[in-house]
Amino acid sequence: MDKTDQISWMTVDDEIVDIAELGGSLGFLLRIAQLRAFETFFGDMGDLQMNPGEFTVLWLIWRNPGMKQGTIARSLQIKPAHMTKLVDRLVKAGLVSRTSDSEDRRVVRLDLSAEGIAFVSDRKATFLDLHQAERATLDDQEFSDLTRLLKKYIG
Amino acid sequence: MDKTDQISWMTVDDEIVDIAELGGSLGFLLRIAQLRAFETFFGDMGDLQMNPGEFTVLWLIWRNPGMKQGTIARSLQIKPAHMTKLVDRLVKAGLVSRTSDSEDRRVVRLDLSAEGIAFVSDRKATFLDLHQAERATLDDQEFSDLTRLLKKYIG
DNA sequence: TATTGTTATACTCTATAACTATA
DNA sequence: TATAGTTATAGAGTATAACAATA
Repeated sequence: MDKTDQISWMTVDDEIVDIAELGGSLGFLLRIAQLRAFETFFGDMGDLQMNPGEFTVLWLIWRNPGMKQGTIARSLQIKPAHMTKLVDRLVKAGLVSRTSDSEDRRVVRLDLSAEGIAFVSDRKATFLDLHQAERATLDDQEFSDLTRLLKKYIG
Repeated sequence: MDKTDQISWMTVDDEIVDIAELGGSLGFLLRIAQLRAFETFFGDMGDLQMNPGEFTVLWLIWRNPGMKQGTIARSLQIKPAHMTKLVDRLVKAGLVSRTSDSEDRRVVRLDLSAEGIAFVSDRKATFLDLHQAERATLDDQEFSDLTRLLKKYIG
């Protein structure tokens, strides 16, 4: 990669911070980019009383009714212990129900309650608009390239 | 963006999870990408006894000796309360020293100790190699495009 | 024996507010 | 009054291990 297209400093308030090779660090850029995406999420969906992780779990249950708790967790790389507490909160909020699988009674299956379905349906448009808001600084081609490259990186 | 280049499902173990519009969500892709970058960091730098955030702070102090604690914190979007504890750990590890500014005694300036300089210098090559490892699934042009687009998105 | 999910513990990160010492 | 940093508290994310129920 050409050195010249690396950021090598940032301006913070009136001070110049030399970040040197950090500007070519994917980890660093991804962290800052994710903070930006979180700001956009809370800007648009701030009235949810819900964080992006919880909303994403709700979204996946909506799209995959009766999916195993463990499968949802692995698809989002959420650890089992954390998933238990996250689902506890969604159940407590009346949005999700747990059912133990009749064939394999170790398995917990997740579904949205009527309130959960209404909750996601009501916010679907805002959530999709959010994806437009995420693109504020990018044109269509750039956004398409960025998501394509991220998917390739993720593998 | 063309619908056809969105991911709409993932395979987790042997199950297919429909993620639908989530495949076009920058927030979702950034989260997964950052987890991937963390894995690479700990794969290469796992012997550090240090997380990416701490190493990044160390790196910035190395590049900006005597920088104000608050400026480093703001440049990485670390909150003051968290920064205090993070720097506490680095000081306790003998890598960083705090000095109060002689002109404005509210200000804390940060420097690396001799051990801190040795620590970063010894790991510089590994850290830069890490940036190569981050590119495993991308060719040079793709990596260059990805970092450029992330920078543009970050603004 | 291995797997699914829960419980428990500990530490980090985040968010907020109150506090100190300076300016 | 405002600012730089600290302390305190609480919630959320992460990591690990031990555990119960089931396969």
